[in-house]
Amino acid sequence: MGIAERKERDKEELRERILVAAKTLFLEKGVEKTSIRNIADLIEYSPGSIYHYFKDKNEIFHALHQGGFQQLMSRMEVLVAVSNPMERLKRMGAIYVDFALENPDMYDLMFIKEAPMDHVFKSNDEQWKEGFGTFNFLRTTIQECIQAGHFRGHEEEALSFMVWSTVHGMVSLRIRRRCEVVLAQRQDTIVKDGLHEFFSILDRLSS
Amino acid sequence: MGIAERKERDKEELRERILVAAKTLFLEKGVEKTSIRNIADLIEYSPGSIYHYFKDKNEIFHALHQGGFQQLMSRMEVLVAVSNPMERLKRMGAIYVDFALENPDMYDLMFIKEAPMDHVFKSNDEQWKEGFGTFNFLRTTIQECIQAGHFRGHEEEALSFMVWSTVHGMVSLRIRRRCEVVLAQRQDTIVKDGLHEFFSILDRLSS
DNA sequence: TTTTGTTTTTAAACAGTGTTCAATTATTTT
DNA sequence: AAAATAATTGAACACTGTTTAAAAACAAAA
Repeated sequence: MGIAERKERDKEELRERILVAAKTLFLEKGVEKTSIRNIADLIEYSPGSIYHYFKDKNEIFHALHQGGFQQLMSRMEVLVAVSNPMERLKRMGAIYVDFALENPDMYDLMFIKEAPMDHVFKSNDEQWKEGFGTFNFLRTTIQECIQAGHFRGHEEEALSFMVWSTVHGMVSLRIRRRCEVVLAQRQDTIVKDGLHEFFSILDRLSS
Repeated sequence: MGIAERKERDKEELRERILVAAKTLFLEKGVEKTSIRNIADLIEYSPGSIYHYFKDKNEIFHALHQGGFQQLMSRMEVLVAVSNPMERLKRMGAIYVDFALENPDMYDLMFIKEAPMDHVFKSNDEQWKEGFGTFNFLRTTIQECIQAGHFRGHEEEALSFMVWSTVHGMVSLRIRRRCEVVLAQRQDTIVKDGLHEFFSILDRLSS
């Protein structure tokens, strides 16, 4: 019965087209300012038909949300080759910041937007574990740093959170345009500069 | 002509009532989910009349935004009595975090929401300098720390940004509900724990 | 090939949104 | 009391997310 399969593929294809259109508009105008009608217009279907493929607007957001974590995780994969945990930690920070600055709207979707966090946790979905995955990777790395004698006197969980917060803080202040308070001539590089300040602090803590 | 003055006062009073109603609803349901009609209902006026006192919804947001900075600044005032700059820096962090956790929605309004940043900067208003004021205060404190021999090898502007980012990152991850990835039993205290990790890092950098 | 059954798609409707504006009401000045 | 000014209203406009009954499209069965 190849027909059923073809229909399945067709359906999957339209679903994908909706997702692509939604992503385009979300990243262009933001989630709130993108309407179902906008998405429907772009793929040349009626607004109602979108509800055949997604329960509601949140489910579309959710699907894209997952895609973002997969992207970030795939960037992190090169780190398995870095055996020195301190080196790995710093490279992780650099990858994280690069990802955020290169995909600000996707980062916004993943870590700043408030929209459907309920939904994300209620649906015990497999993919969201990718979200946990990223933090677990950070925790494990810091664990290894501690085992290697770094961060003496510090505690794994809280330190991991603080490290994450530092990079998240920098990129999210940039993305949400709060960097206007720093010196005008420094605004373009302040995130990278801040990251290097952080790195040199980490280096000092190695001993 | 006491009448003109009384009219002015009346007008100012209704303006204030709109602001109070808007704040109540914004902090209760969020900015997006609060409608002009909701605000009008609460003060028992028609929706249209609100536009006699504010250009649009953003201008209401903006007015509240300013109020938030004044609040935060007034909390910071006690710090002028702290002469040791390192001590002052840490206390600043604690005040900042406390303010954010006690007024999460106002903090959200001030530092996370994207809404009307254009407006904030275009209108070269006096009050927004309070926003600069907070960061200037941080910069000055770190300047003093450096002059006192701390943070050797670090650079004022970038370090200030990084310090701000760390506290902002922690509270904004909490406010936007991204702390679910940390250990369940730690979630309630993770921000304060993270802050103390940060403090002990700062202490180490004192030498 | 025609009929049946299922899936996909649509247009219209509902209740909500921010905002504008002509008309009404209230208040002050002449 | 009449005129002028200011404040307030309610209806309207063009949107929004979502639901739903009807229509169209299409595969399988007769």
